[in-house]
Amino acid sequence: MTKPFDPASLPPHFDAPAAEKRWDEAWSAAGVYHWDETRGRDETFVVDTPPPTVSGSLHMGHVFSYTHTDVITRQRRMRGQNVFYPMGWDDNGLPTERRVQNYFHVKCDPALPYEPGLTMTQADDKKRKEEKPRIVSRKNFIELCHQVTHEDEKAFEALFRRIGLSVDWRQTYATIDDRCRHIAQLSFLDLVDKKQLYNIESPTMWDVDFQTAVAQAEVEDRDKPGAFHDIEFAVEGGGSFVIATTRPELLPACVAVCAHPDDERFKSYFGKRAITPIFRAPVRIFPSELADPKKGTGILMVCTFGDATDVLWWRTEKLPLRAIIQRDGTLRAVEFGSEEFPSLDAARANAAYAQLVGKGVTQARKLVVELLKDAASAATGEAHAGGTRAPLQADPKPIQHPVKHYEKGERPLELVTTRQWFVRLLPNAAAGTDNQAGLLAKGKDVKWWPGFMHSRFHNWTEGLNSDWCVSRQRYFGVPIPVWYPIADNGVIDHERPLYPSAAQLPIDPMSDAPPGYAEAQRGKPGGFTGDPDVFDTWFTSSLTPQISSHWGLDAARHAKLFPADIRPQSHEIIRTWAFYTIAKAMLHEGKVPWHNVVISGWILDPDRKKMSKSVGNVVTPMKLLEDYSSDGVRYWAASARLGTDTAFDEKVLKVGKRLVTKLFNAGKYVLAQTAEGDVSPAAITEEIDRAFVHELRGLVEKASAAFEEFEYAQALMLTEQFFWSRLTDSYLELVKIRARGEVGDPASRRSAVATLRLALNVLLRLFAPVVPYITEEVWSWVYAEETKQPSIHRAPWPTLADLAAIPLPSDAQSFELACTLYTALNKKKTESGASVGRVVTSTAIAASPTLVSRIAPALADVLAAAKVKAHTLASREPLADTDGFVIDAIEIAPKEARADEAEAG
RNA sequence: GGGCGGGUAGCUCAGCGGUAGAGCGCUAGCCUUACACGCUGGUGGCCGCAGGUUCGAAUCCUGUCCCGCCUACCA
Repeated sequence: MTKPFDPASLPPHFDAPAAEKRWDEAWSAAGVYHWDETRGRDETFVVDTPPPTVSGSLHMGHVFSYTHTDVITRQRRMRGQNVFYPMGWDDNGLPTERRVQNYFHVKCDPALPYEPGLTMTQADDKKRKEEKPRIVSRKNFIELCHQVTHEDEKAFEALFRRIGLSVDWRQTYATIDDRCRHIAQLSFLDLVDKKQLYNIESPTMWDVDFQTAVAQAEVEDRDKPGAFHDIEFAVEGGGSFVIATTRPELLPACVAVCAHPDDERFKSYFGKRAITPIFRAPVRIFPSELADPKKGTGILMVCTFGDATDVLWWRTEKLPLRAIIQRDGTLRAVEFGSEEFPSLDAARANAAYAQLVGKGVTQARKLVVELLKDAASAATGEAHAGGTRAPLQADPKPIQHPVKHYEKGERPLELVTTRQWFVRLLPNAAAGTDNQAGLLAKGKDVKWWPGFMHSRFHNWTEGLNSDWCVSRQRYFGVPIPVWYPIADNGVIDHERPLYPSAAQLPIDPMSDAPPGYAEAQRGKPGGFTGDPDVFDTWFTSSLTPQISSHWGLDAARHAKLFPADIRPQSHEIIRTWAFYTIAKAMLHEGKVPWHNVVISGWILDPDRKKMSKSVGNVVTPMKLLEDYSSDGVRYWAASARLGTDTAFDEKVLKVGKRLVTKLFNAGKYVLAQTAEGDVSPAAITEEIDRAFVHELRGLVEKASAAFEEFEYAQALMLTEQFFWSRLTDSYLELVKIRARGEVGDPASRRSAVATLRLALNVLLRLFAPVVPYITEEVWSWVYAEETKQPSIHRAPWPTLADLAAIPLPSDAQSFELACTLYTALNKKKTESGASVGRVVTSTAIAASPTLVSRIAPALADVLAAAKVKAHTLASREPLADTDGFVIDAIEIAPKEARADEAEAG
């Protein structure tokens, strides 16, 4: 059945914004993108969508990578797979915390009890300036976070809908919502059960501004100016040496001195004690292979703690602990002459240290350097080299060196001793685990697209140097579900934590009481105290596959959705999001979380810098969506291969917009062609039509194969080339006249119309994953009813079976030959200064004998398209097939007056 | 320092063992009853550099130089 179609009923131009709104509503109403929970796992395609951070705005980088996912997903849906495509919002963590504090002018104190029914409104500048922030409980704070993020989520959803993401909007989550908190806390309990989690008081990388522990994955090196300070120490019993340090302020925390065991300069000192300048603390001098004789002066001071090696030596050499840097980055008060801080001259040491107490690192460094310039600060008062001159040997020598920073922080990280929870990652003989090896293996079980991205994961995993610190001293996050008993003497017993049962989750240990205790016992001897910390946001984010599958809540659903099929993400978070997600899936169930990771590249600005908010070079999507339409923007995104960084280029958006217009016009034209009788594929009888369909077969095969490898960009390029140059520029032009019935018989007219309709039908479906709006629009004119597929996005992806009914052409090149001759005629016309629309009164064509015979079936179409009234076609022996057609002569008719012009004239 | 990716037409990018490609740009012409967001032509590159393998190399190997990213490096 052919549906009647009146092209005059269409607007002259495609109104993209209106269509976008209309189709989004229609798709929602029809549930086109709904996951069918009744279908089995083997028919289902599960996406583990990246939950964007909602306390920010979306930029073209987001549109770019989310479109990649959507294109892949739409093609799978058309292939008949039951697509599960959820959306999450990452509202958990510092960015939201800061935003909410500012928005309402509040501060969180987790020790406060919950105030039911507390409501707040947005604060104004006056309030922020003049009033102190309102202090609220953590539970209230989380409620406020929900309030703000809810608004952000609505804006994000609107944009994601606008760009046509085929998300099942019933499947959404926010990383702080009840279900996510439940699953994150369940993850914790499960890891405790599996002995993969432990808490310990130890030196941990610490951000002194945010006052929280951070994990290895959140640390980045920044090149900062520093300086070597050469400082003379004395050796007990005589002698001295000079150490080099960039951190003289840690001198009071010095616990030992160390040099390479083979270093002749210091060999005789091993086993003796050194005496520090200023504080005159006696410290061990020990040998270690880790000391590099070529670095600095070859001998160094060990402090608790200056760097990771200090921690190592502290452990292996069982050195004393003399911590001086506090959580806020200032130096704490200590008493020299005590057991903890020995000194041969406690009075002098305490007098010096008194100046440092409460100072920050930078200030303390300046003060210590001043003290070191004073001869009176020398390590001993005795008359030997170490006791008669200033300890600082020369002016500090400036250097540039890498300094570890929290990725979101300003000041260098410090190693501060605190109690934290860790997930085991490193091999641990005592625990009998080697998760690092397991992770390396799981990284190979996952397919990485493009494949080289696996090495990012592998390198990172091989370079692990610490277990995963998962506790954070923040407020807006998932609470660590733990309480600690308080002994009768008031001491908190961290060794015997109290855990909730899974049935109680989610809980907040700061407002809920542990099993077997009453709330009144909180903070009392014999009672309990709640752990005030929250999880690293990655602890929750690493569970997105399980959050979607309702792990621990719905076993049947989990079985249908876990592991997922694809994880789309960008490459800079391989070490965090991909890594931790693989870790969690492995530790919980021994599985991979997904079978494929598809990595999008970055959008770079014209200077090839990464587009990011902090750099301030972001392009916001809304204007571009309005100017180029959603399909146009999607075209731009889908033109970039996976894993490839791409410079933002508005030219490509223009091309996308043009394609949309072309599809609209070509669709309108093709569907306006009519013929008497059957115009189904069975009517395709002409040689040239069959040859054209045969080329279409090649396209379907290649585009489908490309999608198998997630090479949507390749599929798009091939489809676009075929559509534009094969269909609209060539085939359409060649058969126009026949389709109008001006040449040939009714059967040949039917054949042309049937071919046009079939080709458009197939091409629309090949384009549908990339440009969902225009393809749906054109599909709706005729095909929706004809095929009983109301939405093209549920229509089957084209296969060779669609074209199987059409016999092969007798010569696969028939169509190509027709194009060759048509082009030759056009070229001759153009060279003669005439437009291709002009009538050719006569022309003389020559070609090889084989070409002359092979062109026969297409000749009528070509001559009609080129408007040739009379021609000769000569076989010419010397010409080869590769010479094509030679136009010996052409005579062009005078320009005709158009009928309407003639009338007007 | 280690690893990965890239260096192809003025620009943005395909191609990755068989005679250099696309779009944009530039240029000469065209209102050709779907489309001027269009059509027909043309212009333009010793495929970073140097070796090697091969009948044949942008395409494989080795070295080298640029660019980017990941990672390491607080004495």
